[in-house]
Order: sequence, then structure tokens, then C-alpha cells
Amino acid sequence: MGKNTGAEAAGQGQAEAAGQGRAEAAGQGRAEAAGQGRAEAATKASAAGQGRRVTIREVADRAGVSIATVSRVLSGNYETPAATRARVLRAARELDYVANAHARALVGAGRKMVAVVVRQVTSPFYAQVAEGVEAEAATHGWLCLVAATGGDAQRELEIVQLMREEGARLVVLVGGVVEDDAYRERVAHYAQALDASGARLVLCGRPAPVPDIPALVVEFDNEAGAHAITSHLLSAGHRRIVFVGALSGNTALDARVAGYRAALAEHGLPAESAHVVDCGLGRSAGLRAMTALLKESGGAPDFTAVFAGDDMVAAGVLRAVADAGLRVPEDISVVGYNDVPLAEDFDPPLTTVRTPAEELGRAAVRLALRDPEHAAGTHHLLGTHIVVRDSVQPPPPGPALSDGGSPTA
Amino acid sequence: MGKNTGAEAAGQGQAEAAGQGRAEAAGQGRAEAAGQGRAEAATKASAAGQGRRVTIREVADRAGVSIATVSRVLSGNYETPAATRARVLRAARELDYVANAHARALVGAGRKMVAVVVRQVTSPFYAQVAEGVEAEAATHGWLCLVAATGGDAQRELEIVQLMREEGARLVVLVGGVVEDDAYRERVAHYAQALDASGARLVLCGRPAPVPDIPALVVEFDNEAGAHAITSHLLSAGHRRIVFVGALSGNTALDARVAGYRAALAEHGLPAESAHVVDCGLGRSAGLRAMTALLKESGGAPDFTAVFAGDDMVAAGVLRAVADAGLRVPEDISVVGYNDVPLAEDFDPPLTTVRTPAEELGRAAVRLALRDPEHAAGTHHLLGTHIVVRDSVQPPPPGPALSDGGSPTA
DNA sequence: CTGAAAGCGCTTACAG
DNA sequence: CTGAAAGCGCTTACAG
Repeated sequence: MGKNTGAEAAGQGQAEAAGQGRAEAAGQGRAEAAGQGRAEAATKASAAGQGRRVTIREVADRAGVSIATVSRVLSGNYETPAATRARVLRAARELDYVANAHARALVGAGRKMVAVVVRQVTSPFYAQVAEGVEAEAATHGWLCLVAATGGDAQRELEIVQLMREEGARLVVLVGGVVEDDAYRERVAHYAQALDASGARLVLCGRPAPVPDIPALVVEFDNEAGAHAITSHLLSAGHRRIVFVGALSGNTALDARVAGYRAALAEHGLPAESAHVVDCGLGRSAGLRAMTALLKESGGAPDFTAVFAGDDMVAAGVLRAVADAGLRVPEDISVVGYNDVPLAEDFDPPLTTVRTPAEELGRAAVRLALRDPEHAAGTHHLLGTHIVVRDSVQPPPPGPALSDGGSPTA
Repeated sequence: MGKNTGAEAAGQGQAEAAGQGRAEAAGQGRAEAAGQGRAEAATKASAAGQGRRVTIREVADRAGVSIATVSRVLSGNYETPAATRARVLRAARELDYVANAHARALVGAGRKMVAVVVRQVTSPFYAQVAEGVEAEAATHGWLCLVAATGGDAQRELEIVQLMREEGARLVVLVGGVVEDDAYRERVAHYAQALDASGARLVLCGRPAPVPDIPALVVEFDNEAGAHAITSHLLSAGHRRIVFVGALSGNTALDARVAGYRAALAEHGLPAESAHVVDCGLGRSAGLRAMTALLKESGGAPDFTAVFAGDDMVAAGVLRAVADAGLRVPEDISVVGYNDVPLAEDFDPPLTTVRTPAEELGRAAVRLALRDPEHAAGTHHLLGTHIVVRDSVQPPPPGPALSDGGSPTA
């Protein structure tokens, strides 16, 4: 509290001179505008004050030209004599005029706007994708709107509806999903509706739920990434690897599980050696599932490594292992997925699969904007790679290993 | 509004067979609509195909009523005979009509929209605040738009301009800032301009740069939080505490430094005992600064604890300490600020100050929406508290302690 | 070079 | 109960 008074006392001398004086000047500008309009404008102006925006009419009156001229000067699409131009710009500045985007959109092509729909903004992975979309959109001079569904289908539907109403030209749906019939229907509908109005749907980090819908798909090769990290574990000598954090039906997770199983099979391990814990995503899910797993085995786990469905699950797994008095990687190796920004600060630094999330977002926009006609229906796969840190080492000798597969690698 | 048609669209989807079938059916609906419109509509329809949205006119024609009736049925503000109502709804559904938000905004009050402006969405703290704003906005049926400035004043200005154009009724500027004259002027202008058009500006996590501007302020008591965590370090016996991650001129950081200094002074330590490293925020800044600090002291640091400007800086500090072969908290204690989601997963789990970021965002919206007239100009301070984890313990005996203050506490 | 006018897609008094 | 009409604030052919 003392800070405020302190800060103000310190910085306010300057503020007085600059900001405060500015505010007054601006206020005067408005008053002046109201009093100086012509007949018709003046009438409106009297009803002004709070809640009325300055319109092009007022700028025209003040500049002594028609609204057409103001429009032309401000949009900058026409040649205009310097004198007229100056008068208009001056009037606009004095009134602090900003065009009404709605009126403009109604007649023109509308604002170039892209909407990113994520489950939640606080998820580091989604945030990175959103940042990528935004960065790329900004590059092209487009506005980017980020919206969160909270995982609720109804809200997702409302958001897309909203985007259609607002005239978004590009809607990007981000992240893996559980594909049920309702979902397939919904997305097919989005794609069709957006396409019918000349807008575009991009599925980012998830496949097309039905073939031949007018949507662009950009996703990571989850199966390949999972295969690679599982192989990494296998080459370190692990044979009993548990996958914690599956989410049955979810496109991204199912693909990772598939990659995990494929790697196991390729190394000659029987299908039964796969152990998938379907506990879903999130730190707390990982913590809970791993705690249970450790408890079941009564201190002598029958596995030597854990493949966490994503880095947040890995965080929970790490905590559970520590809480059980075990060490990573000495007793149990752990790998994650995504390489979230703080994964290198985990204890120990996490070995994981780097999915260039921001690039995924950028690619979504770039591809959709390039050759719009042809983009729909294409499917792009982005590569990933392993980031080796300190959470993996060869399994310890002991019962866990002995009852695993053949320790040949 | 969209709610009506949206729900209906969903309902219809289920009625239809499956995703794919749905898409086809919808496609037919469009074709049918084009071919079945009346004279004028038919003309337009021929130019249709890609890029044309269905309008209220077409719905009216198909339902055999006037556009006024369609408007009334869809907006749901008027009583309508069931028969008419059914015909209109049916037509709207068949054409998959969504109202043009711009046209609607032009005549009506406009969509209730709040914009959150943050530095970047990938910062966990900002993301949490944004999520709070969004959650609270959703509660009130408002749309929430998240935009990022990347720390660029020009972009911030453009975003606010954009929000004015779009008719946002609430603009929330999030996070501490470096207050220079240009900034003060800018914000005073935003406040005035927004206020003049009946919109509202909320400064969230930063003070008002000039007194008496029409803006609502909601922020944390940074000085109190910093004072508390510094005292925590002092009570553990630390006397040589370095503040790493100051950002001179930044409102939030200056307040934290002030709280740090105040706590030191209250414990009877001389002003010189304060050591502030002005390296700015971010993990890499913390890593770099701490590495340099450790290097300077050649293995025998003249401090026993570090107060990191925020948790990301703390992550960098932790890494630097580990890289130098020292341990936290045995050799050096470290505390952060904000209690970012993964702070408990740091090595060791970080003792820090919990700033309820989501609540800050919620409060911003709640306060702005409640009693709008009176809200402007008020200033709210939210409390914080210390979260004790494992990164602090009494300082080790040795040179660092001996040349500190008197070890009495 | 610049106005007057039409029209974008809606909503809402105003009259039946 | 429901149409015809005015009007929201712009842009853009269309005529000077």
C-alpha cells in the first residue's frame, strides 16, 4: 500500500506534467467538438456525453466535406489533394475518431480475423499453439481472437457460432479430442457452414473426423513421436514400461499409445508387456494414478520406466515417485510428451518429446492463407524429436528387471 | 441471438444420421435454398456459392413472412404464434442461418464483449489472469477476446484502437509495466476515449498512471507480498539476501523491491545490505544473472538467499545454482513470486508468494460490471500469501553468514 | 476531385 | 399479430 503512495509521490511529478495534462486536453477536445458541430450534428451532440461514439458524419462536418470524402481519405484507397486530406485528418484526430468496425464490416469485406479455439488458455501447450497462430496472423495483418471451451461441447458450438456471426474468416480448432458421433457431426457441420460462407476451418493437432470435409488438417505425428521415445527407453534397457495418462478415444493419446505398442512389438516384446493406465491427462491425474500404481506393487514396482501421456502427467508422476521414497531415474525412468517450457526445471529435468507447438499454430495459419481454395482437404504432418535430459537411465538390476522381457538390448 | 439457432443446429445434427450424412444434407439444404428463393433472392443466389452468407431475407422468403417477423422470432423478444414461430425456425434451421453480428451490432447495443490485453499468452501468470477474466465474462454471457502485445507499445495501441472499433465494452490491461511519459499519455488517452464511448478501462495488476482517470484499478499488494516473503527469509536467519530480477520503472517489480527493502530496514539492517540485481524478468535473465553473481564470488557467495522477482526468474536461478555445484536450500535459499502452476515441481519445490491470478481477472470483470458508473476511479487491492515449500532453510554457517548482519533473529 | 445516393443486414418504433 | 419503413455507420459505384 505504502508502495502506491510511494510510487505516486515519486513518479507523479512527471505524470502531472504529461499524462494528467493530456487527459484534460483530450477532454477539452471532446467538448469543443460537441459545441462546434453543424446544425444536425449539434442536435446529436447535445445527447452525447457518455456512450456515444464519434461518427464519420461529425468528422465530415468539422472538416467541411462530405462523408464520402472522409471515408476516402481515411481508408487511403484513393488519391486525395493534400489540403483536403489534411483537413480531414485533423478533424478526425481532434475528435479522436475511430471507424465503427461493424458498419465497415457490413459493407466491406470485413475485418480479417482468425479465431483459435482451445480447451483452456492456461495449458502451456495450447497457449503456445495460440501464440503461434497469433504471431502468424499478426504477420499477415490479421486480428487473432483466442477463445476457450473448457472442454465443453456446447460452449465450443457457441464459440464457432459466434465466429460465424462475427465473420471470422478462419477458425482454428486446437488439440486432440475424443471423437464420438456427436463430435463428428459437429465438426462436419462447422466445416460445411464455414465453407459455405467463404470461411475456413483448420483442425490443428487433431485429424479430420470424417473424410472429405472442407477442412485443413495440421497435426503432429504422435505415433512416430511416441514410437521414438519408447524406443529410447527400450534402448536404455527397459522392458517393463508403463504408459500413464491414456485417454481412450482421444485422437492424440490413442496415437501415442499406438506408437508405444508398436515400438514394444518391434522390439520383440509380447503384446501383454504393454501396460496402459487410462487415467486421463493433467498433473493430478498423473499423481493419483502413479501413487496407486506404486502402492499396488508395495514398494517393488513391476516396471522400470514410465511413459507419461504428456509433461503435466509426468510432473504428477515425478511427484508420486518422490513421495514413495523412490528416485528418478535411479529407480524408475520417466519420460513425458510436449516439452512444455518448464519441463527442464522438473526434478530431474525431463526427457521428453518436443512438439513445436508454436510452429504448429503458425503452420495452421500459413497453410490456410496460402492458396485458400486448394488448402481445404489437405493434411499436413509435423515432425517431432526427442529432447534428452536427466530422467532416463538404464534400469536398476533387480526383480523388476528380471521378470521383464529379455534384457538383451 | 446465436444461442437460438445454435441450439437448433445442434438438435438437427442429432436428428440426421451421422456426421458424413449430415454434411451432405446440409449441402443440399443450401442448394435448395438458392433454387427456391423468390425473384430478388434468386438473382443474388445465382451469384452465391462460396463466400455468401445466408441472410435474414432468405429465411423470410423461405418461411413466407417478412424479415421483421424473422427478426422477432429469432431474437425471442416478442410473443409469436406457435405456427409462425415454427415456420421461421424451420426455415432458419434448413438454411443454417446465423445472424450477421455486424449488422446486429450496428443497430442494437452490440455484442457484450470484453478484451483482455496481455503481454503474451504463454506466460503462466498472464494466462491465468486471462482465464479468470474469461470465466467471469462467460458467467455474465459476455464474449472474451484475448490479445497479446508482445510488450510492444505500438501493438498495444493498435489493439486498443481495434477494440474501440469493434465496440468492446470493457478493456482489461494486464500486468505491471514500465511507466514512462509515453505510457502515461497512452493510458490516459485510452481511458478517456473508452469512457467517451461508454466503454470501460480496467487496469489489472498495475496502478493508475495518473490520478483521476476514468479507469478501474485492481491489483495485488506487491509491496506487502514482498515484505512478507522477505521477512520469511529473515526469520529463517538470512541477512544477506539478493533480489534478482528487478526491472527498474516497472510498477510491479518496483513495489516488490520496495517491500524487500522495507522488510530489511525493519529488521534493523542497513540500507546497504540490500542488493538488487536489475536484470529483468524471465527464466533466461535469472539464469544469466545468477550465473554471473556466482562467478563473481568465486564459489563463496557473499549472500545466503535469493529473492527472485518472479517464479520464472526463480527457475533460472535454481538452474544456475545447480550448475555451479551448489545446493538449494542447503547452500542457498531461493524464493520466487506468483506461485506459477509448476512451481511445486521445481527442484526443490519453490517457496513463493501466491498471487491469485485467476481471481484477479475475475475481480476485474466483476467490479467493472457492477455499478459501472461508480466503478471508474476506484482502486482495489487483492491480498497474497506465502506458500512454504522446500527452497528455504536457515543459512549455512560460514563466511557468508559472518559478514552479513547480526545473526540475532 | 468530390457529392448524393444506394445498399450492406439487421432491429425497432410505427401503423395497421 | 405482422408489414413497410426508417435508420444504424459505413463504402463504393455513379455522376458531376
